[in-house]
Amino acid sequence: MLSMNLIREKPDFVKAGTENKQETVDIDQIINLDLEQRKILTDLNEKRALRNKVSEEIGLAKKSGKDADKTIAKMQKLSATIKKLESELTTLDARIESLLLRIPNLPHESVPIGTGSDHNAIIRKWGEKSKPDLTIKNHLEIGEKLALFDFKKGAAIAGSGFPLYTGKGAKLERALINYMIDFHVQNHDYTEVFPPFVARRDAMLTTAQIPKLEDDMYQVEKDELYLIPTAEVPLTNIHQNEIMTEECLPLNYVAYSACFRREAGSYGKDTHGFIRLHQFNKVELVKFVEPENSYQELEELTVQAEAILQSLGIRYRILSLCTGDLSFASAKSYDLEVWAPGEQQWLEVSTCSNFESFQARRGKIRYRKGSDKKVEFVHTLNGSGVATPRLLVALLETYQQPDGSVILPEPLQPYYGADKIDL
RNA sequence: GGAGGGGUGGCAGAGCGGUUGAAUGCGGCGGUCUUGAAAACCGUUGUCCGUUUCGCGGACCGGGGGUUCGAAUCCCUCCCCCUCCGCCA
Repeated sequence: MLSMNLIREKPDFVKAGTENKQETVDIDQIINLDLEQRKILTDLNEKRALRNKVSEEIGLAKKSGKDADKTIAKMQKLSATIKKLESELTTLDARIESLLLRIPNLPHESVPIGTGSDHNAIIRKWGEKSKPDLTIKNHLEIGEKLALFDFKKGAAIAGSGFPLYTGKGAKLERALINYMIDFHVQNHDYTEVFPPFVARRDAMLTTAQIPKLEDDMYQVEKDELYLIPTAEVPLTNIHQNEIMTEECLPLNYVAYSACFRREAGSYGKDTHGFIRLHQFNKVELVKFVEPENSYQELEELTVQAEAILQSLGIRYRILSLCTGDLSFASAKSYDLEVWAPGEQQWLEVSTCSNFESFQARRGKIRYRKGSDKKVEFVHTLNGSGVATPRLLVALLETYQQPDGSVILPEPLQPYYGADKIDL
């Protein structure tokens, strides 16, 4: 959410930013509603001030045994007017709020301007390009031979997009999750948490899954809960409605969660195997930081997510997302894409984002700053560290051997309990 | 699922229709005292909003609604926490 002040003072700046994000928002409508809202509020405040004053007088009069019936009759009229104004104000506030929730965060000045993924900027690459090899297999062929997963059975249980990991595949998945959590806790000063996998509407509003992405989520209607599409939701909401002290920042959390996404409208688009799923596993990093540090923290967060890939020897590249490809809530994001030699394509395994105060404002996540202890919104950031399915694709395809086995990178071996996945 | 008890400022904890935005204690900040510190004492200390911005006013005591001239206080509803019973990995 943007501050109403910013919209009031720099409407053209806000318009330009939302347009660059390929969102259409009626800023003028909000400004008009805001003007109307303040007019009513001023009027209402004056009437309430009068009521407060007279009510006090009535109290005093009654105490001293005087008759106040006439004054009370007058106040009944005023009270009715106040009630009417209050209800108008409530309606207006709700309309403004609902419009504000639909304004995207504005892109940071360093974000490349563009309309879609073609305009993303490649920031850096890591790892060696492998030699062209006609015998190279994709992850489905490798996995089938090693019996790592069974998509047919998964589909029979829950539908397509819900994978069943079997035997060594299940163990490898577990190994990856444990390895990544330990990695971030040991090397990057994160606090581990294990969050709920469902969340309330309010929590989804904080992180901005609602209203824009509501249809992308699974909903448990009976209990008014949503299945989380990412651990970002519970992690960010750990501090909702809080005023923290300056000393406790920055706060870093790491968590594993299953992630659930309906992926409505994306059928048929890169959906085979592990490329796009309705349920997948992810290790997520979330930071709460002071505003002046947030862009430096974004760089660090990205480096921390990269470190996982380097430690596993997976080739990757980093993109700075252009304005049009940035998510609704993000001011700046880096995508980490791993190279899958079997698929012959780059696969996104992480997006590291700075949301500035956008989520903090929605979730009222604040802190007391400086010597005057002024209350300010924190900046929130998050990034995957990383999602397992596409990492698994890259891992299997990168480390496949001619005999069909897969050698595991060294750091993963103790977690898996062997140095290779054998037939 | 059934029966009770609660949700008040950074924390603890009073208030249960009329100078109560809220006693008191702890914590925080400023000061006195001290070589310095502690102790003691004095002062100060919530958030948000409007405005004619060294000022004035309004809202907020879990969320929402209602009663009333007036609500932290009464009523309704939702959420959360605790205790007991039941069920359960």
